[in-house]
Amino acid sequence: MGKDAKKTLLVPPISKAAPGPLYQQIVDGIKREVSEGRLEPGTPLPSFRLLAEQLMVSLITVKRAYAELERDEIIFRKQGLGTFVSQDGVARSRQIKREQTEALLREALREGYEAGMDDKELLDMAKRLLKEGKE
Amino acid sequence: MGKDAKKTLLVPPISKAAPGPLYQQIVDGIKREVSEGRLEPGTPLPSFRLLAEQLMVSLITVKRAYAELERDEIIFRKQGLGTFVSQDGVARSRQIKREQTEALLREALREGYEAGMDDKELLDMAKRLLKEGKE
Amino acid sequence: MGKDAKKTLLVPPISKAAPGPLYQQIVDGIKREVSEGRLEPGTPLPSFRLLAEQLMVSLITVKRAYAELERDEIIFRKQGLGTFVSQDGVARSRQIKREQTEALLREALREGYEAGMDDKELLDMAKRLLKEGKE
Amino acid sequence: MGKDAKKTLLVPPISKAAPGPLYQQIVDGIKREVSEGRLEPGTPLPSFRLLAEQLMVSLITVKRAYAELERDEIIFRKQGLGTFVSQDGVARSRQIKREQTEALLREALREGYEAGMDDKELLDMAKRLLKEGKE
DNA sequence: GTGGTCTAGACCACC
DNA sequence: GTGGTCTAGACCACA
Repeated sequence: MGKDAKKTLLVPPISKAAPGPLYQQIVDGIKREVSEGRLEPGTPLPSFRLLAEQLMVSLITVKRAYAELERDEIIFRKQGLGTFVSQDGVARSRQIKREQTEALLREALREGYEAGMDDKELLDMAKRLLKEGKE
Repeated sequence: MGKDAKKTLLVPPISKAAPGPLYQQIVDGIKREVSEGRLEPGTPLPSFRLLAEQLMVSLITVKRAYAELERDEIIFRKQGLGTFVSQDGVARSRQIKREQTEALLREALREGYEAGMDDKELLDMAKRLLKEGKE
Repeated sequence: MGKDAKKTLLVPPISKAAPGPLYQQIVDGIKREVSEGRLEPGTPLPSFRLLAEQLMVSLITVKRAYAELERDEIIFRKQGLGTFVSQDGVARSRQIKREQTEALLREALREGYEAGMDDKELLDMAKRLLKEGKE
Repeated sequence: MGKDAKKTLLVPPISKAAPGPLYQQIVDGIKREVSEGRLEPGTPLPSFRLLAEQLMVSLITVKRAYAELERDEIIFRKQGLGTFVSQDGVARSRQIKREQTEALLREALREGYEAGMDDKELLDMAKRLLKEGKE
């Protein structure tokens, strides 16, 4: 088995053309995997080197992403063993996402008011987007 | 009455401590003024030099902000005459804000789903925020 | 009869919101009037002051426009008498416009080539625009 | 081989003597390269610093040109990575050129009418210029 | 190394 | 006086 054998990706792919820093895309991708239960507590994450190779990014970029996830206590590192999803990683990532949801919603509604929309229009737009997202 | 008497600001103040580029704050502030009808079509905006002095930022920063507003066709500039709110500036700024509202809402709802929230929870959160905003 | 009585405008109106320098708009407007025969050779043009008042622009702006027209020999000034359309003003203004037509056409065709259009497409576009202009 | 060896220019040269802003020449040059397929989507453009050195203009001037190209979505910039031709950059630049063609054509025909030319004369002039361009 | 923002000034065209 | 272009530099975030 050669060094370029196909491997299952434990984290979502990223795009260099996408807006925003690469490390943020990695952070968001892992948070999403954890939050939606595809990465369970205790699961080991790929090593810096492996992930950097899979995503075709610099090692330092992966390090920065893992550092941010560790800061948010979604993952933890055990010296010499590797990196793992923390016990309450699911809860924490969901909580962070919930707070983010509220912040974005607040911002969206403020913009809507400034665009001259009223409460009903805003709620209708939200309902429409919810329905669209289902299709 | 001294030379540093209070003058009416035609644009909102900005904060160097706030996150995000200074020029963006100027852009957003003027868009808001136009969108909410406090700056009507044809109204002259303060010159680069005057606004830079009032906001205590570099002339260049104001230039950049005005350039972005002109690109969005919210204002137009005439050499030797000054800068003015364009004829359909209100409509354009409202349209831009409306699109921004939809984009933010979409992003918020996606985050909410990823946090495990269902449609009802999301709409309830939106309703709560709308009520809070009124107080 | 008061000083603000209605007068027939001998030159087309201008717009401060239109792109390009004000003096250029005046120049173009008068060239068009002469070229199309509405201002005949020998006709006196309004004085600086009168035209400046009618167009609501600075006197210096009108002076500059007249200077450019005189340079092109479309009008001539007689000390103490006023400004008049020159004898061969029609021919000259038509010639200038004809040269301008060729220059613009050349530029348009070059852009079209760079956009990947071929000769037929370009001629078809020209024919379409000619027909549209008639309606 | 010295340090000032010839390098292949990825963008067309500019001229300080030419009319119009320098940054516009850079913009037009790159748009042309993209439109005609010499710069393909995904291709990295030279960095600000390199291009400024090659063209012998200020770094700021190149920045401004790139900013305008990004606004037209012909290129995109990623911090730390560089500047690239966007995925639909070819289509966008062609579309922009096509619109420019129509605008110039419209203006040319209007000038022609004002010069007293009829449809046939205008089309003949266009055909003549097309033939000349071929030689 | 890359791009992103901000600053300080020059000179010119236009009104 | 106005805006339009060009220059010269600083400091920061990202890879």
